[in-house]
Amino acid sequence: MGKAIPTREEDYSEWYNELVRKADLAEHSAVRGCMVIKPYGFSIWEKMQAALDKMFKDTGHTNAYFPLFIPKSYLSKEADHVEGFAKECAVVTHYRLKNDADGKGVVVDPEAKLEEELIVRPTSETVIWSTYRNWVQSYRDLPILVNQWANIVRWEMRTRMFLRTAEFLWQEGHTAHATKNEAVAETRQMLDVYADFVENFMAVPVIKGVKTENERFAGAVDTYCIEALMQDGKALQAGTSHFLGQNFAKAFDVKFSNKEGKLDLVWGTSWGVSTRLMGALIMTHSDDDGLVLPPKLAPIHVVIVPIFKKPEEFEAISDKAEAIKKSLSAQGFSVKFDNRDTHKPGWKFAEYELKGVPIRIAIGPRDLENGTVEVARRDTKEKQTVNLDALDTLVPQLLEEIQTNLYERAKKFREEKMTKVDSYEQFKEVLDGKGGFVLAHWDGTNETEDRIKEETKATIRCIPLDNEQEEGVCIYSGKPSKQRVVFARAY
RNA sequence: CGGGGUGUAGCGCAGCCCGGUUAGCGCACCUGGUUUGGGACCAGGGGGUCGCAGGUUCGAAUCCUGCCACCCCGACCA
Repeated sequence: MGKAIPTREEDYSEWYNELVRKADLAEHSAVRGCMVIKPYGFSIWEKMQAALDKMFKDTGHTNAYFPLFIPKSYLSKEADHVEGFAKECAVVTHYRLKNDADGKGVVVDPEAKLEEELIVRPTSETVIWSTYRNWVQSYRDLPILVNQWANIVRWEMRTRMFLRTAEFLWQEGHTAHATKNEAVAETRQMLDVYADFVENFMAVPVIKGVKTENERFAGAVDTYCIEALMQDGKALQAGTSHFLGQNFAKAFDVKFSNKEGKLDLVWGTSWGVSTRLMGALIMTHSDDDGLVLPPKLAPIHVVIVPIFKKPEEFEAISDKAEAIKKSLSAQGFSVKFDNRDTHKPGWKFAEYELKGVPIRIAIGPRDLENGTVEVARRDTKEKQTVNLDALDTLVPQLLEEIQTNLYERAKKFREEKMTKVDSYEQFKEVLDGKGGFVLAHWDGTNETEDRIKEETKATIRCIPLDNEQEEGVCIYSGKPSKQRVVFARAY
């Protein structure tokens, strides 16, 4: 965008909004708290969906679809769950409109009040477990390994494109198992799938960990998560995987006969990632010139921009460009030849940089003469002039390099923003200064966590899996602690 | 729901304090021409219920009252 990434928090927000709009990803809708995902933005989401969906299927899951509406009574069956979501539910109370008697347009027909209100799903555990009750009788019916791609509604007070909108798109997996071990293994497996996707496709490094009781999903026994660090120093929860224990089985009476012929409650998991990942992608890799997309998720891998004066030149360039496009497409790459004569080359360069296209190939009269092209990579902005026939090997190699470089760059940034602190003073100083993840000892109590949150706005993002054990004292209470946990201010 | 801010052409804004021709600028758009290796230039042109409603006034984008919408910061959350 030609505008430096701001360091002040408010400015970063505005910069982010502008980028989302200018890169043609999404825009605010006139509908309260909602967002319109534009075709270019959606095509990135589709790439994410495709990759994730394949990973789910490779781990034995299948897709299904459950209702958008949840009868109010379902939601209240699991006590913690309803408490966690009650404050942000959209509720359907009527099913009909009518013309106003005073001619003031259309009004809700009071006659058409629903017997039982319907909740627009904020998540689907309740509808799904009420369905699973009918699906499970015997251990032979287990496990159920189902995923659904859906939209959900959470009536958040304050919204932010991709990170928190009233309606958003996501994927939610809901599985049912005969044993605790199997369910825990599933929970951990899906966390690994998420980490794998986010790191290898999105090129965003994450910390895998488990949430504290305070931050746990409403109704879960354990919530595992992946936490990423954004370039403004704030943390973003990129995905969660919950071990539900037998909580939902109990609430919805989902029992099965085990091999010994005894009735037992089913063990459950649920896991999800959302269009929030788009926000993570944007806030991890973007630079002063706009979006930077990792090749594995870029809707367009290579854009070819012709530079010409005369029609004959355009003809000759077109031939070359089409040949390149054909050859690279055959390798499975998505190539766009922007042959519009309504925009000048410089304009196109800026445009595709803004949209994050990983590789740009420019062909002009000079190249026609020399049999060369100019290849520019988006991540480093480096340009090189190469022979035409080198492209078939150079492009795949470059795309791989960009993918790796983006990950390494983000990881280096994150490492620099991980700080071990041993006093509360230092803790606050780091939060207000360089930001990022702060590793500190914590006494393990909710009270301490709450107080720290209240005083500093920092929360415990997670307790990392395979965390190093280390004797120490809580930075807040001074009580003994056996390990450091990850604190940060978060989105 | 609290605090701050903004609503004027598709986008970004000036004008408002101190009321007064026909409401202006940049980008974008249309026409013609010259251009094309990093967001071209010249000339001409089109596009406005000044967020909405009411009030004050001979006269309101400008002053007053009420309402609405959006943005940013908090509380809530993925």
